[in-house]
Amino acid sequence: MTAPESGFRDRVLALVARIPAGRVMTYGQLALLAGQPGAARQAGFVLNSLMNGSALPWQRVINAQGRVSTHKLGFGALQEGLLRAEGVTFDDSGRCDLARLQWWPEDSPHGPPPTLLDQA
DNA sequence: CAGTTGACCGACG
DNA sequence: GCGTCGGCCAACT
Repeated sequence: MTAPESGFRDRVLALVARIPAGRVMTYGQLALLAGQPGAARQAGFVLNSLMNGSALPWQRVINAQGRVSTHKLGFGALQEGLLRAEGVTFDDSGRCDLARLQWWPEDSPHGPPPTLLDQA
């Protein structure tokens, strides 16, 4: 098969591009689906390499705490603003409800967690 | 080739 | 709930 895994980076970007509006994914999740469980830092590194010059919805990628990890970078407020525009609500502490907003691809090899909407 | 760094994560106090 | 420590893996110097 035509060099499928020649880029952990490309794979992460592909996943980010598939995130629907109003939904978010965590770095660890991206790394997990990209085939590198534990490489959450690398997932973040990939997004940093984009430097917001890409058309990808990088704003929909947040950390496992449900909080944007870009505050230290200086454009955290921007990311929250973009997400709010998509319907994402942030807590007073700057946290959003991951249990409700975290999105999983349909063909995830790990299978989407049973979580969420079941109780609704 | 070895050390350092990083848009992280989970555990511990 | 918050701060700190260690672990994780790949890229950068």
